[in-house]
Amino acid sequence: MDAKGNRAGGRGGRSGGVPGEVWLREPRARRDALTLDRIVATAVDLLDADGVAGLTMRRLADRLAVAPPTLYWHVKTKDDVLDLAVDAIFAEVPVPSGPWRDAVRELVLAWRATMLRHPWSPPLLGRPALGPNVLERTEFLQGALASAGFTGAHLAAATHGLANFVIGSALTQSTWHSPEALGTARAHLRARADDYPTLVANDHLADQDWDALFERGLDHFLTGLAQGIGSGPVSSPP
Amino acid sequence: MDAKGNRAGGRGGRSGGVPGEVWLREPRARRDALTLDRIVATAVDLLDADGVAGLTMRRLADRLAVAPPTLYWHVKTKDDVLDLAVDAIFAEVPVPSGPWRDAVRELVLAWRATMLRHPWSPPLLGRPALGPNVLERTEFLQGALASAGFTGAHLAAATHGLANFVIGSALTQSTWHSPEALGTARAHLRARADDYPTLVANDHLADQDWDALFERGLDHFLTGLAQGIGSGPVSSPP
DNA sequence: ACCTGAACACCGTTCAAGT
DNA sequence: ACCTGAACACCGTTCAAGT
Repeated sequence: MDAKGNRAGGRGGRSGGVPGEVWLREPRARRDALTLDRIVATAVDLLDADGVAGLTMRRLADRLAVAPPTLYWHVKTKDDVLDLAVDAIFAEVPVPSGPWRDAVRELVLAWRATMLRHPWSPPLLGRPALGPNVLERTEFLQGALASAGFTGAHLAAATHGLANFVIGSALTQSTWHSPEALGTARAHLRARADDYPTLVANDHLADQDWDALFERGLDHFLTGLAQGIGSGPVSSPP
Repeated sequence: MDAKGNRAGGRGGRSGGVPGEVWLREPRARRDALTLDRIVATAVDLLDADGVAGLTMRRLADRLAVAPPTLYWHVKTKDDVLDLAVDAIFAEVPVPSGPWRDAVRELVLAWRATMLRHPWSPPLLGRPALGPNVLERTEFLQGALASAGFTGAHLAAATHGLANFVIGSALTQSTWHSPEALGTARAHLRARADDYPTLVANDHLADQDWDALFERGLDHFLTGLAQGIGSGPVSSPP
């Protein structure tokens, strides 16, 4: 994969024979315009391939066949690129419909799946995420919970709680994505069975079914939530 | 705060008058030995002051009055320093005692408080955390849950679920720590009330009591958990 | 065993200059 | 309006060399 000189492939060389050929070419600006969308899409590719460490303004520019400073006309800083990349992948999360508990489950599961497809993303949620895709899904989540009867502080606790639960889950799971990391971690634990009897007895970092584990935890949470609807000091005043 | 030349303050200059003074000084190696502990403690200081971006091997070396390459005798890579720093702050989390639900609540709340005191830490949990302090607290958490009657997949779901919930919560809360970030975010939302009616109506990113919000969510989760003890396919076989 | 100077191969970003 | 070359002020890390 050559990163340079793929500028549309016709600028001089063997294509120069036809007279008047200029008019047959679209104007360059249309052909390979450097748009924000292209920048973000390429950034996501780079992140998927090599993680956060792999995204470099210089590498990004190279992949786009452009000089590094050019990026700064379209973007203010590298952090901008990261923020845009995060919002971009949220477009992959379908917004569901149906009864609240199913819809919430569906949204949350798809949300998690998307983050796991892009393992670089969970830590990046430690930055303000206010892109349209993120907000649209948050709006839906809170809307579903509100329609379920949550109000006030209960609603806020449910919304943030669910979001935090997915994010935290994706963060730790993406940590243990590689089997070898899990393997050495387990060995480390087993070698210290005296210090960590419970963890070892229950094979804490086993190569388990993380999906099922998450769904189980989610269901516990939803159950606790459903039980809390309408109770408490906020939504049921005297 | 001068970062250089604080090597014990007596090497030349006004202290050279006393004859035989060499013998009164402790050997240099004892006085300001560069230990792993000092490196990690200084790293935590740097992280607390300026965040992850503020921790640089060169700045760290400077603060320790040492040449940058020296650090690489004590540490293999910068990531080592980060991993050690994360484990170091977990020492601040007291390991509680008492009935399981209270103990779990206590641990989880202290855990969260510590992360919020060191806002750089939540994103770093996206790396394998196997230090003794982290493991000791995880062992305690799982032990408390096991003593409460959780077994098998329920136990794993409870342990990971709680950990993920705290981590996720600390991650997002540390994002919105600064009032100005919250302020502009709210303004951004309010300006788009048509797109995000629920979020705006419920003042999603209000400057709320995050502690109370977290405890509410935690209680929902614990309620859901307590209800799940002993049920399900794993812990109650036919 | 512990520490250093010099150097390598990178970074993000600015800025005057080009078209 | 959009792109570039050259440069600035940094990085993490290696390595031969010092004590």
